Amino acid sequence: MNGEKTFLENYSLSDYERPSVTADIVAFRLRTEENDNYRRDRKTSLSLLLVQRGDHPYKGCWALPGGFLNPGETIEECALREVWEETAVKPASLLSIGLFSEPGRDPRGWIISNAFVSVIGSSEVRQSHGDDAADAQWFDISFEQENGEYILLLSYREITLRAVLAEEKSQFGMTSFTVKDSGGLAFDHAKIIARALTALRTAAKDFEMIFDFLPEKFTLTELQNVQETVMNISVLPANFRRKIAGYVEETDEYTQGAGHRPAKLYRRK
Amino acid sequence: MNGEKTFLENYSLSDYERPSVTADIVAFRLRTEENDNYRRDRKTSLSLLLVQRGDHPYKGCWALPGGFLNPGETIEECALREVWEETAVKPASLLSIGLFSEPGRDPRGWIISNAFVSVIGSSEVRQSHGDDAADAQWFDISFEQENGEYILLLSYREITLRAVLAEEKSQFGMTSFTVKDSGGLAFDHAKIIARALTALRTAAKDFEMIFDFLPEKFTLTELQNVQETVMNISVLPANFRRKIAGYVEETDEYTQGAGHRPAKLYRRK
DNA sequence: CAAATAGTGTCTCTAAGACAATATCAC
DNA sequence: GTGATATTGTCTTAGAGACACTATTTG
Repeated sequence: MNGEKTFLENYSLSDYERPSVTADIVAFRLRTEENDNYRRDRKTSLSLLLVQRGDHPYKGCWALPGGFLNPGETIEECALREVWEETAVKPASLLSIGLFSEPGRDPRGWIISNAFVSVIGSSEVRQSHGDDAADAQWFDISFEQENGEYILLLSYREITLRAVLAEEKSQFGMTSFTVKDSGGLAFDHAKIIARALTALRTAAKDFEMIFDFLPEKFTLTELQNVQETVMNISVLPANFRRKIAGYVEETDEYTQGAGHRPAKLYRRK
Repeated sequence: MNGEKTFLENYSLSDYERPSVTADIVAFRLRTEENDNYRRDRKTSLSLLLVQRGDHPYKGCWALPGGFLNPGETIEECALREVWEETAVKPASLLSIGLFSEPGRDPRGWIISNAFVSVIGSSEVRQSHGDDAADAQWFDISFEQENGEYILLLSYREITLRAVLAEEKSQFGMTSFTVKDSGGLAFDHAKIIARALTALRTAAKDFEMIFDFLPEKFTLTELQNVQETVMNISVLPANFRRKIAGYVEETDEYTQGAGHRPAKLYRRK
């Protein structure tokens, strides 16, 4: 139709002011703790990737990795690209946790951000990849309710960030928080991390995303440990195995030389 | 700190190309069907608000209501404003169903859209409010799986739109679809509607959002009917009442003059 | 055998689904 | 009483949680 062609040729979006759009990444990973007794299973803790800002604003503060959306890519592609630049890993799955668009959230101007949860397999991480990752570090994370408030603790060596939040509203696994104390985190990233963690825990309850923490083949005890670490709970092995049975399939391989009974390796179904 | 002040004064985002950002609304409502027997309960059907486009592109096609994000407002405020402009209703709740950013989704240029599910109470709708609503109509909606494909049917009087989609991936209640046939719907709106409906049905399963279809006080049968209509299922009254008990509280009022036993009115807890 | 993890059997309790029965209004 | 919806009782079954027990490896 000629009318449409003419219309589009003369159409201009330039009259409207437009925001910059970014994708921010909340990348989770399991960290394996040291162990003196080789026969005993190693404990794990949940960690999260932060980068130290080299420029204003929030110079020197720790922030979530992220970057601007480019023309010709989807926001998911942008997020994948950012994860790749920071960790050299192509994550198995990305979970969008919403668009953060509060005016004034970024002192540089009108910048809105779609945040994503990303899970990085323990075995896949290579430290300090490329330029971007120079100041990137995995922080141990703890997030617990304490008489009405939520305390978010992030620690890496001697550095400890402590943010305080309050629950605003919750629908499904998506909970909104308000930040009472950012604890030194840049922008509104404390709020984003809090929502990301609740979303991850909700997902883990139904065995979503927990497989992405592990290699292709794993033992059921390893898988159970992932769920327990992520959700900060403890479940009985017999019950876990019953519930997970429908989501995994056996291989004919076993673990070896662990100093105790070998475990059958499973694969995601 | 002076360095930061200087930095921000000289900072410019103008080097980067920026997208226009919109909020699109998938507004649901229950439509009450006609009835000859006043003693029999009226059946309801799920309907969805579409507006007929007056301009290119997709001139004459039906589309979701939506509008551009303005500086100084959040995307949620933008969505609320759009719902208000179309229906003169302030919805009780908005559910974000993600950012749609596929390049080329809008022939006018780089336009990305955060879509929201909105529920409009049956009693609250006032037809043709303001200028925007001149071409707005509530379409009856049906969405069912048919040998591997999903058929989305939208009908208003003699108009019927029939879109065909395929499931791409699903995590939680958030399912992505690909559009095989848009059925005459504008832009990627068939895809947005499909995701919105699966999100609404997932929500309704846990009694989320179903209260918003009804006035403040309602009977349990009315509430059950909402869930059944939205999810296109049928449940036994005894079982529904047991499950809903924790989410509602009694009032001391009853329905009157319905031609049968009065029902106690309840309120959301 | 000791230490450690791997894996199974089963009891109890709760919640969901199916179905039957009773209650109360307008006419 | 008839026709309609409102409301409750209970049987059965599936699943979650708790707990006790057995199995297999290395040193």
